[in-house]
Amino acid sequence: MKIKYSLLKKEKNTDARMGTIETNYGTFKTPMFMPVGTRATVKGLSPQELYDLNCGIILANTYHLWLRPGEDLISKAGGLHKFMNYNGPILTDSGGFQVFSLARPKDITDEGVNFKSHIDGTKLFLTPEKSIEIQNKLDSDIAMSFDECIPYPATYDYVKKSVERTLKWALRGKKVFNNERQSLFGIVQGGEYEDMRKYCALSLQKMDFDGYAIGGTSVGEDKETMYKMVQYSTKYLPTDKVRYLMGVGDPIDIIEGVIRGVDIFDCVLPTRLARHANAFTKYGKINLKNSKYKEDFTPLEEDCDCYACKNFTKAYIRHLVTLDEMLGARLLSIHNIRFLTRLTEDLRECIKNDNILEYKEEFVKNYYGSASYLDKKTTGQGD
RNA sequence: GUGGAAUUGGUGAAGUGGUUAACACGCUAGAUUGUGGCUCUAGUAUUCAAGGGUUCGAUUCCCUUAUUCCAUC
Repeated sequence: MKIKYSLLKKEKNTDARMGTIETNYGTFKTPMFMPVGTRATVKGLSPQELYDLNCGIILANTYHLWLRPGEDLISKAGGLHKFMNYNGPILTDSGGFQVFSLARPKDITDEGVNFKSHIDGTKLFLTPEKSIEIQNKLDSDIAMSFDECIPYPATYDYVKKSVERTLKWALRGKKVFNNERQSLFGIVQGGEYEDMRKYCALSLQKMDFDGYAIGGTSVGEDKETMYKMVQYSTKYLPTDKVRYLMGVGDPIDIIEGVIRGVDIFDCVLPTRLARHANAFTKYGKINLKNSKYKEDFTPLEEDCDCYACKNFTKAYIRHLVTLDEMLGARLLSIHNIRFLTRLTEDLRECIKNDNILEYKEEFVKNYYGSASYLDKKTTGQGD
């Protein structure tokens, strides 16, 4: 069956909303954070550990699995769920973002994208049809349309041309889409221009997708611009379908996204930060390599319920990360993902209680101190 | 006891009679947003064992002391 989104409640003062998504592999609540498992594994974590994090759904990547081990092998294994023995919902990204980071503008044509494999330099050609075909075989619960992620800044003319292309690609993908158990999302592009976001969102709706994503954010714009892009997109999306903000996972960005009506998020940040010895905390990001934690025998966060916080001290985790021991990255991944899923749990509670703005204010005060965050730039390089 | 060699940062070390002492590791910080998994960026010896001398100028030459290593009785 296709996924089914149910809107349960809207927050009084903002566009925030809570709901549920039913899938063939269980139902989960939204807003939700989705960890990234590019190569059919959330780096370092077992399926059981993922269930324990209460993350609801995970993301895997079409581009990477296409190259290795290949969609046919995964299909032979019985699909992505069986292959990786993960019995929760899985969303697959289309490869559009990889193209964004691997291809040059001149390699993108209306037909598809020419680019070189990041593994061995082999010339590759990816089209909307191919992306969907691969995703159909991977048999994820949600497949994404193949889109063009627009760089920032981009001229209005380029954005207009690119949005037209993304729309054509969305339609072409939808035409060849062939998997009863799978849902397909369209992706709203349009850069920072409201009329483009609107045009893209409305055009996609005419094609009638099972859900809608917001793409092209977190590509080098400042946070204020990013929030506008989100606003300009959710504003024109239907309330009875899921909204997914792609690639966003900075805690404050999740809060701002939820306030603008986003339901799900994905991001490599919690796991990448973990591999680089960083942990999210209520009082901001900390670097466990810092010498000040050498003799700190308290958990990462006193009130966190994750396996890392319940069992280990900062001093021990610092010891692990300074020696590059695998367990260090694992424990920090567990904590960081749990930090974000706890954040979404808090946000769902706020939506119930209509106090999300107060929550945000308190969060910002703790996380950033008195510093403002609106002028912070996103990094803008994709991988 | 005698003869020889050496002594450069936390470590391994390069180097030169003349402005800021190479490089590597370590260490100290920072970065990281639809993941190219151990990455990237920056900082880290006002000083060359200690003292004295030669010289316009010495970490580089000379002397003394200390320490280490090798050979020999």
